[in-house]
Amino acid sequence: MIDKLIDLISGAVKDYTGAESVPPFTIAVSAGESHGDFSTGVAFNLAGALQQAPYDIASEIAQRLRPHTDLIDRIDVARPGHINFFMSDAFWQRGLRYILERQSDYGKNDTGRGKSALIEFVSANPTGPIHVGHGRGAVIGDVLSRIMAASGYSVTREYYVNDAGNQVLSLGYSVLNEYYRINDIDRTASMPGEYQGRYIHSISRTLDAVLPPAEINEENIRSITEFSVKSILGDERRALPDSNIKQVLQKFNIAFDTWFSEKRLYMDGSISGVIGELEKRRAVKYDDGATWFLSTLYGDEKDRVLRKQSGEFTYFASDIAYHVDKYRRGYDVLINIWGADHHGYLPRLRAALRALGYDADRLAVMFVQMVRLMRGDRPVAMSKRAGEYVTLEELIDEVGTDAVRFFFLQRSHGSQLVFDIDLAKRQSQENPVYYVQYAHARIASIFGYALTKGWDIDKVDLQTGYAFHNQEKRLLAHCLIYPEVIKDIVVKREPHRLPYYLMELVGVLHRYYTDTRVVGDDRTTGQRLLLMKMVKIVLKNALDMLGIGAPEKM
RNA sequence: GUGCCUGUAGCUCAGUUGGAUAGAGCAACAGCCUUCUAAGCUGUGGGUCGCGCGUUCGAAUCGCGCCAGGCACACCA
Repeated sequence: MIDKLIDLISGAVKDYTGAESVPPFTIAVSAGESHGDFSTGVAFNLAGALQQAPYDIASEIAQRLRPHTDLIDRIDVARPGHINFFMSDAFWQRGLRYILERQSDYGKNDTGRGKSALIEFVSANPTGPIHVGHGRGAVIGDVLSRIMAASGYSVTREYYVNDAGNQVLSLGYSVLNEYYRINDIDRTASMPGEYQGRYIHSISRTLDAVLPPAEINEENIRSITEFSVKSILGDERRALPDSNIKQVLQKFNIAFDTWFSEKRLYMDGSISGVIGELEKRRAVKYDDGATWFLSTLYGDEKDRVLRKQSGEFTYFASDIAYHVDKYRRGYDVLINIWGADHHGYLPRLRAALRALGYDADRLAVMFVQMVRLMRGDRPVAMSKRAGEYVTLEELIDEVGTDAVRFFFLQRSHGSQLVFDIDLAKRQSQENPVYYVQYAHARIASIFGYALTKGWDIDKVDLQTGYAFHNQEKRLLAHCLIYPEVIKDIVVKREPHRLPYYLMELVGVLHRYYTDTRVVGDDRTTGQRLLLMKMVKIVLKNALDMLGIGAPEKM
């Protein structure tokens, strides 16, 4: 419906400018009644190019819109150049019907039709439980995936498993040493292992599931390491009950399509392959017994090691191979969601991709800023090595999946966020998410009551000739703008806009509920029930996008 | 030192391809349930949009310079 309005405006703009294309502009629900139902600032966007006052441009556009008035009652031009639309009852009727007919499809669009997208997120090292910071990236990636899928993209959600290299080896040693300790075996492995915590203890206690006690020693460190990784990921049958990653993500309402193993890149020769390719392209040097990528030739500030003196590949080398693999799989859109602490890493990855002849601009990286955990006034020390940190699982067990997701989504990913655990726990019943969910439950409750009065929401028909009052137009306007919000989130890659949209919509709903009786007067009950149904559809669809429940009862 | 992110109400944060009186939640205060869920609604107080200069008809938004906080600057991942 709003796209009709957008088309009308675009037509009028073309009519006036004589140009083929129209600069991007937005339609917004107006700030107040005097500003009409919807507004656009398209004249401001044109002012620069046309070298005219926005107000004059707006007037010209409005003139050319006036003939198309079956959907619009009145068009106002307001200084300094806003165009305000007062919509007709016919528009509202058609809008209501439009949403009711589409139901769970309402809000979907086809801007990504025919395009595929790979979204890589979380990718936490399988050396310990995932923590709160991972949770933030997890929700942002998940919601972006949902919204892009609803926009027609064929979306693949991928988790890159760093199951190779020194850190997982260190995990294996940590487990082995713990095994020695709890069994009073007087041996020390050649490496101490840097991980501690309850989960190390738990894994060591189940080691005998893979190896007979006599073989639990350093000679089998590879098996021990592999078992430890599987336990943490959740791939082992006897996976940790208290911290396996897949289980926690499931609890957090997040699912992945693919789990990409770094180890695989070692096994199948991909890493040597890309290094060979870089050599061919003369982007490699040998120095100090190591193999270097000449990344300075491609915009990085210093050259980077691909293969260490020891003969091992660096993480960077395998990561190049991983991203080459992504490109070869042929996605139209590649999105990585990384912790902000990795931002300095991007230039070298882009350099490598460019050196290999790939279009590095096709890879978009969203940097999610840190979560600072507080307990009241006290910052919570986050020491992964010491095993002293709040896991994502602990947080969602105490605060609830819906609330944690909503809280993480309310902030733009570029801002650090302070998460006060005490506050989140204490306010678990007054969290903003309940404000939104309550609206959904309230509407469900109205329908229940209506049924007792003989109104079955599934059997109410749309009437023509019902004149919506102002608050109802506000409800309609907010519901009708929803598809634009979804499109906007995809374009800007800013999922946090959706919670804000919901807060606004729900505010209008709660006020309407307080002021207007839905079930009562025979002349109005039917239409008002349909309005409630419309809002419920939008709430449900938007909450689905957020991966948050839409309860019928609270 | 260099690069990236951030600085908006007491707190946590929206708002930045420049535009209508700068917003929300929480916290504070005062009201609203014989009527569809009060997890709600209404009202009040609360702001030098870090500071300065500049560009502009117009700046929280753009440019430059400061100040403050976070993160990153490995043959770790």
